[in-house]
Amino acid sequence: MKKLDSSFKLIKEKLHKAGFKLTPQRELTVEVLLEKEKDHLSAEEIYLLVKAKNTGIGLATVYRTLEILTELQIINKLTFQDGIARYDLNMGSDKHQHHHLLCLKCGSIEEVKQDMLFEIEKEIERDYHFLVKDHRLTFHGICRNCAEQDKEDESDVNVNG
Amino acid sequence: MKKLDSSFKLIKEKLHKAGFKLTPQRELTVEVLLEKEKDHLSAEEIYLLVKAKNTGIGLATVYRTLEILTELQIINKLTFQDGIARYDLNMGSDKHQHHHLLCLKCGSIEEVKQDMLFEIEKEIERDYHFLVKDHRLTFHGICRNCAEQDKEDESDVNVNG
DNA sequence: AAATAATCGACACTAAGTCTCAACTACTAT
DNA sequence: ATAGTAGTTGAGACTTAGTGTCGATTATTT
Ligand SMILES: [Zn+2]
Ligand SMILES: [Zn+2]
Ligand SMILES: [Zn+2]
Ligand SMILES: [Zn+2]
Repeated sequence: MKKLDSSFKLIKEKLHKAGFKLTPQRELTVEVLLEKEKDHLSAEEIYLLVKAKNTGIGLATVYRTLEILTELQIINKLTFQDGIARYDLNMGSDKHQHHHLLCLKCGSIEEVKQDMLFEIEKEIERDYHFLVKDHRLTFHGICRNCAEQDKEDESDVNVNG
Repeated sequence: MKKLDSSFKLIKEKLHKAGFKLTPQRELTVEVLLEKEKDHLSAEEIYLLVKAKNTGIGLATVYRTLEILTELQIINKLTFQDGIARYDLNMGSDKHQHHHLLCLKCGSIEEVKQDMLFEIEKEIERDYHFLVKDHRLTFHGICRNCAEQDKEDESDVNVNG
């Protein structure tokens, strides 16, 4: 896995440059985050995945590591409506967080890679004198799968009723 | 206050139509929400404000009332990065939640009334087959006050150093 | 005014996240 | 390589937002 390796090295470098030690616990946490890049894991989930890898790790250590990685902008902390913090690798060189599609039926989280907020941010800075550093944009709605499921259920009702 | 009165009546009507009883606790909670329309109160804050009004109210009742009001789309539940739920009256006739400017320095929350996401939502529906029902958009950055404060501090340093 | 189904409030409980502190370890400099 | 040290770890106590329980209460209907 070429890409993961180079990301891994980059992250380790960032940690080192910021004066943090490269402990096995931190390496394993980053490893998990890289492996589950597509997911949006909670601290608890990361904790279990690291523990499953081989040795143990303390939950507090996971929280501390995630805090550091967030400070260094290696990951982004996201909070959807359930109030549980989830973490998202900040891979790309984009300075801004990508968007999310949160399905109200099944709870799935899909990513929207395009930013598309550039014009809006300019308006905000002009009209509100607010210096935008980042954003969080989540669309609430019905995902493709659930919409298709709904359609099936509907035709079932029509057939049977 | 004409506007508050008519909003109050509208909300009470909505509750009644949905089959909920109009208890004094619910009325007081709505009253507080209307009075603090500009704020983004947590359940705890609402609880204290209702209690301060006259009689007591249970915290659980506040949570239950807020849940009902959210279901009926009279209020919107918001979760910023601290993970605490905050509630926002859904006054206007806009079907979509307005946006927020969250200051990273002082924690203030400002509102952005314009929507501006119409085009983006159309793109999302087309490209991702995701049926958008609502959204949450928060810009993280530095508010006007804090930016001015920063400038002052900076010139102080220049003068003194 | 009585019947009743909804609602209330006190309090127990759950769970995400933080704090504490003694033990430990990655790095630095000899 | 070794020792010194500052940073880090993990267990568990703690905090706190939010939920669940249940007997007592009350808004509404008739
Ligand atoms: Zn879905
Ligand atoms: Zn994401
Ligand atoms: Zn500010
Ligand atoms: Zn608002």
